[in-house]
Amino acid sequence: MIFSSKAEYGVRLMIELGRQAPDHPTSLKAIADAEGLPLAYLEQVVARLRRAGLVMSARGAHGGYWLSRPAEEIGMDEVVQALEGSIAPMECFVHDRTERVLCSHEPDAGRGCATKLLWTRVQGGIIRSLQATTLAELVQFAGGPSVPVALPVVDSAALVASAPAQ
Amino acid sequence: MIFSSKAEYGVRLMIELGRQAPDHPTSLKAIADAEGLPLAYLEQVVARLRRAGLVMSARGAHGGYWLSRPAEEIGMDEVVQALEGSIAPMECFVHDRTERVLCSHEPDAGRGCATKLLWTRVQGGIIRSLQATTLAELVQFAGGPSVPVALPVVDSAALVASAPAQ
DNA sequence: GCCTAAACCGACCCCCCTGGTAGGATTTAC
DNA sequence: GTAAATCCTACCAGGGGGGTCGGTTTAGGC
Repeated sequence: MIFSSKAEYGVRLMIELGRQAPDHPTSLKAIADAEGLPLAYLEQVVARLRRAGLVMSARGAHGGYWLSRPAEEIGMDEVVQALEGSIAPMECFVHDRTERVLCSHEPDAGRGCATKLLWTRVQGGIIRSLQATTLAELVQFAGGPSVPVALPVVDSAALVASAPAQ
Repeated sequence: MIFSSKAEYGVRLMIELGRQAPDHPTSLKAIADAEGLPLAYLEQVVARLRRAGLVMSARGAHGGYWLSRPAEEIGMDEVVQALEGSIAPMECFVHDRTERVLCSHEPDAGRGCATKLLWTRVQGGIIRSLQATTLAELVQFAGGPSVPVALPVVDSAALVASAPAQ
């Protein structure tokens, strides 16, 4: 199995948020009920999305979560990366911020690390297919906005100002 | 981490076999020594490759393994699939031979399973990048065929060093 | 005909991570 | 002030990854 259930749950959570009007928060409980997922566990999942700046939250009664950007501007690579930590096909793909790649076995001077070539290609394939999919696409596929609650339509002008969201 | 170390070890093993002359078998021990991998574990790994028909073996003294096809004809998708069992991005991607996909959560009639769309794309991306790479390519990258192998000559000096074990 | 090198096989084992729970503290609308 | 919600930390059980061990067969070489 390539991705953990955190990714599955997190993506479903994002889709649910994408189906809601962007201006009023949706409680986790509503999502947990709708998707049949354990609430307490969802808390951990959504925390990652929040720390990554993909969703915003309001505490207190009638609080909840909403997308920090319109679904059209959210690439699934961001979502999965936030949920899974990093998208690395193999252990030795742990970067330390720089581009250095720590390879488990000896970096034999003479010959290159052939497996690295392979895993690099795989990683590229994964990331490209994730990038090519936006959250909006999945929301649409899932049946579009849940109810015509309010316009999911966001004026194009407002889009650019996506808050950096520490 | 997407692939287990079985994939890493198995690919390296295949590359080692690709570097050898195809007509005389290479012992696992030679590969284990060359790559610094545990022999007993490699046995399990190579068993998968054998069952998948990617390598052939000869038992007994001077036995060993060799590629059952030229490296140019071996796609890395076959190799990884043999080692990992199946290349499924998510739990619900367990086919039962037919094309039916068992999806963990309710197959809601109205709307499609949106995450399935995403994982299908990811799976496609992975498999395509694996298919696009042949074992021969990796062998070449690793420095081509190893030295015109100094025959399995009984070199007394070298042997003594590793002799007295157990 | 031994002896030894190898492939083969199956059982076992440890540790870490995933998946999930429990219980609380804090914030906010009414 | 109370209820609804986010937030946070600790904890835990199970399973699978990553091996190890011991033994059985097969085949060359002397």
